[in-house]
Amino acid sequence: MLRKRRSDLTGARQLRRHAPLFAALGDETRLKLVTRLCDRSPRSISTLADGMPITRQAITLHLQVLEKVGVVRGEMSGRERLFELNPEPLVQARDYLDRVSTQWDNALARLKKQVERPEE
Amino acid sequence: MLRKRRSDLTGARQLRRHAPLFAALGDETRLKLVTRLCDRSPRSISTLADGMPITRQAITLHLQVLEKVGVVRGEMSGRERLFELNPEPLVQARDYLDRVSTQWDNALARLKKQVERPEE
DNA sequence: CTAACATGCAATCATGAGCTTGCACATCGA
DNA sequence: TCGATGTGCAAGCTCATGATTGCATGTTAG
Repeated sequence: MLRKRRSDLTGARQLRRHAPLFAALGDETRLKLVTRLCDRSPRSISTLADGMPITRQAITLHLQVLEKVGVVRGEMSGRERLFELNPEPLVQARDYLDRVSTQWDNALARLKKQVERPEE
Repeated sequence: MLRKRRSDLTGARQLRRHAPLFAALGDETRLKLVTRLCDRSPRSISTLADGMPITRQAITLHLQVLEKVGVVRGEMSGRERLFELNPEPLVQARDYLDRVSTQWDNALARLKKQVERPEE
């Protein structure tokens, strides 16, 4: 039976891939922007900045951060720039966290087994 | 039929709860520490710092960040402080990302429905 | 007891993140 | 055409973060 390639969580490639994404999500303002775009209606920067306690330029910077990690995509439409969500990186992040939890659970299973049959 | 309480992703409480966690994970070093602790074997600070390109004190700071958001728990054992993983916050973060994706998918469904029956 | 080890605490430093203000430029609407 | 609107760019400011060094303290092993 072919063994599926082990998903190595500690691999440097994994870390370099996921850390920036988590960093991008690690800000209340940006997290709010993400959740605001969940309804699939693209919004302009000004619209997104509306109601926020900070400047439009600050929002622009936050959107750039989100765009850099692919969570958000912006496209010019006339004089305004419409941003829409791209959930794919979020799904990848979710899967990553899932694998960590799974590894945690598997470790428990191995531990139990070892306790039952210590000589193995 | 009773409607389950809507999970409001944009709620300020949600953001304040999850943003610090994502921020804590948004660092390669800290992410590495988390994955190293996945095998359920508690490790001391020096052990965790071993092989890392930075100082032990720096590792201590990173562990404090992780401990603050509950991903990691440290307990003194003799002269060394053993850290172990606590996957619960990670699971919550995973669920949060899951809800975002779900909301994205639901929005598509609603959109389709609206196209089919625009008068509703 | 004593030397090696593990950690904690404090001072310090560099860098980057997050915001702001000010201005220039393009675009839409009346 | 002209004013209002939506953006972009750049300079600058403040403060938190990440990291270091140096030293003090507690603990273990021999």
